[in-house]
Amino acid sequence: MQGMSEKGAAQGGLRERKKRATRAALAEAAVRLAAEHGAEKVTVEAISAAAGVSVRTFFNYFDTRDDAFVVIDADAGARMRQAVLDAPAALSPLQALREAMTAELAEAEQQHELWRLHARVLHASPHLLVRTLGAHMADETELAEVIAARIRAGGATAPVSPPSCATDEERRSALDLYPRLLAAVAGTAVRISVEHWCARQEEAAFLDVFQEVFALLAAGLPAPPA
Amino acid sequence: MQGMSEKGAAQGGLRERKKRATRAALAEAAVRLAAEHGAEKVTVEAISAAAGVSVRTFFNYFDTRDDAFVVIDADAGARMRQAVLDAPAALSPLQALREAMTAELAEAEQQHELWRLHARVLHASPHLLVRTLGAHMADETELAEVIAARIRAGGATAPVSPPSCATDEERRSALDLYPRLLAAVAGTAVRISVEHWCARQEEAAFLDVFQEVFALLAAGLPAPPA
DNA sequence: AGAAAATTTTGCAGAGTGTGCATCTTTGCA
DNA sequence: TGCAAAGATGCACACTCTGCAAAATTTTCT
Repeated sequence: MQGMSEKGAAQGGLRERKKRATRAALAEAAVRLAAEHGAEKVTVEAISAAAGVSVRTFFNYFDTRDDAFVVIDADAGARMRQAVLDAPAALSPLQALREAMTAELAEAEQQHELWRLHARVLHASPHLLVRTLGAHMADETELAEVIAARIRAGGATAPVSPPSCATDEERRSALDLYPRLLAAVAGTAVRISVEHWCARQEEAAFLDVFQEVFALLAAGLPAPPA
Repeated sequence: MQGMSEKGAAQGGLRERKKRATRAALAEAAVRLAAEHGAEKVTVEAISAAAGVSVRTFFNYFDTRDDAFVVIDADAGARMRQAVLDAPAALSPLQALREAMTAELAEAEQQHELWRLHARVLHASPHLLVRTLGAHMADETELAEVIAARIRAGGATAPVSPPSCATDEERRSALDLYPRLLAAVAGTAVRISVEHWCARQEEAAFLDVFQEVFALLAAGLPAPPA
């Protein structure tokens, strides 16, 4: 359990593969049923039946009924962390994150239809949107660690020193704070981009919205002209 | 619902007051019981009994058992929106938010003990931390609207034009995007400040962490020195 | 291949959550 | 004081979720 497995992307072992398949089947069944009948009307029994397993087994995979509606792609987080590590050293942390997230969003485009249904479900019950949010937050800590590693490895360093860091003490503290803040803010950036784009779909390409958001962040959120 | 009432802070009407009292009693009972016995072991029945109402009444106030652990102060959001509106016009949106949030955090200091218990409960079950997060997100939209109003009213305007806004179309779109982004990022800032401060309590005063976070945001999240 | 070991699936019983509905009590108001 | 509106409560019932032990399946070892 510690040497070579690491439960990464495409893993050998019939057992592992079956478990992944079952989980995916349950999640997909849940989303499809919820998109059609409304999330509240979908019982665990219906989801289990659609995925061809017993109710009890459902609860072996998800702690809660709602969890089935929340996680579409269980290892998206891992892929993104890898992308952050692989980003060119010349990029600032913020830029590296932007690139990694852009790639991941392109990946989601593959499953286009399912994500669309997912979005509809979440829109219909804000309750679930909240849970989804939370799930992303869970990845945040790990992402922060990757960012910290990248910085220690000596990614692009600030041309000017960050503000208000007098003592060594403060500098160390900030170094610990920064990755967490960046990871959290970047996650927020994705969320707002998606929300804004969903709200006014026809008006702008998603990537433009996404770039605009990161531009605003990089500029320090300056007040827009009235 | 639009003239004078606005469900603000101290409201007349015995009915309103009683409902507030009941809700507060339930929330407080829930947090205290959870702090003592662990959130998972606290039944709705126990909470209701501690608050002196029936189980059925509990569900008149909260949709879910977990909701009782989540919202300590139901109208903190409304107070903060007011504070943003009341902030000096000379402040940038980001600065105005910082001030409003500082004030609100000071307010929370009054209920010190309860918040401390709340923090312990959330720490013990990340599950609930997630829900709390979501609850804050619910306020976000309304906060964004207040920010938008403030900008329209002509708060401090950018000395230099924001990046990459060629057409009028894009400028309008950005004007809609900006408040949402700012509200979301500010919320994230508070969360990270609290988390970081909780993680290393003794090392720094909370307000210092908070100021540092906003300084980083205002500087555009520059890469720290390796 | 065949048997033992490890792991997963499943059914069942039971505690707890959450909702609709009818009824009773309290509050607001003339 | 008395009526109308709103809240609280009890009850029945569907659904969620957990612990446990038996059955089924995969992996490993010979």
